[in-house]
Amino acid sequence: MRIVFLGTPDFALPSLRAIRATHHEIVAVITQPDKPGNRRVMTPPPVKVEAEAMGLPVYQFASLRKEGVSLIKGLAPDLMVTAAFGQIISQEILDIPKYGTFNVHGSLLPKYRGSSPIQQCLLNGDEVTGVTIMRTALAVDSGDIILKKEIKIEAADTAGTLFDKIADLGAEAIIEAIDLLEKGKISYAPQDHSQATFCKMISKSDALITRETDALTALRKVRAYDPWPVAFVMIGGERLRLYNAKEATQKGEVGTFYEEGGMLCLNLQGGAIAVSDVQAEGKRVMTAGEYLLGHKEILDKSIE
RNA sequence: CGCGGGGUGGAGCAGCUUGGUAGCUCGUCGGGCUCAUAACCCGAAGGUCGUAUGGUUCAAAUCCUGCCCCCGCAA
Repeated sequence: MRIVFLGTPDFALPSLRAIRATHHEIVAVITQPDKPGNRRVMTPPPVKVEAEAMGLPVYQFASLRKEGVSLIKGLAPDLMVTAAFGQIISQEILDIPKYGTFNVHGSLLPKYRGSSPIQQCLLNGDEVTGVTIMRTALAVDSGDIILKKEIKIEAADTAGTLFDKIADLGAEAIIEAIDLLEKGKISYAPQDHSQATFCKMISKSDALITRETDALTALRKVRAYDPWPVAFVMIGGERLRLYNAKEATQKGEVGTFYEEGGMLCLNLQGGAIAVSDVQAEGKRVMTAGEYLLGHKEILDKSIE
């Protein structure tokens, strides 16, 4: 089959590679434009880098709807695959491929439609999540389901590790879906829209932990917002980012710190968290032990 | 030329505003105490203070300048 692949971030890479490894032909890779990245350096999306390394033709559109119709028609694809493409695609384009368009989504639909399913399941403390392959529909993540795969969420998982796992799982799943299509055994099951939940785009302020935050929520934030935007507290107007937290015993007023076994422990509502790595403003990530060597004064302060 | 923070013995920091022979916490090595210890005591090693063939000065980690590297914000 002639396949057009649409994706942008790292999440899409395993799927791209997996399809590449089949006998199907990727006739084009479509991704978002390069963006000014860290400190004003133009950064190409990961999918572009990978696709170019594979020698595949890459196209970038600020608005696929407006600029991409004739291109895709000209490619005469049998199937389009989207994986975290990051743009809403018009029905006109979705209908171009002979067999339509499949999407890889990082949740068990209809739960967690939207842009941050992986972070959201961690915030909710779920024990199981997964990936869904469905038809890409105009309404976000609402298309008919082809197949789902579950994965257990480990206690050590952060959004970063879970992203990798689900991206790999998504790659397996999209290959299965394409096989089913090829063998004529594919079926499409409508979603139970009454069970749908949505997750919004994450903003930096979501990752703030204050003395109003309870310990369990804080723990989940640390996991869900690693590696981005990273859970943090404010101390005297300065931000301190927290990585890798465990449950700890509350040993003092809410908002204060104590040290135990090289961990920086923070007393919160209904408990405490023990943080093993931190990052102060202008500094790199370091262990809590290292940080404390030069910042004993934090033990006399409290968060805002 | 987007804004800002930082680069000081192996690690994390102080010192820089008000130039004048490098400090703190920890680690390392040696010794001691102890039934014992990541505890305690004594001692030691280890630094061209990112870099320049830079500038100012009697004198620069401290002031000025160029360059390199790390980090955050913003996008």
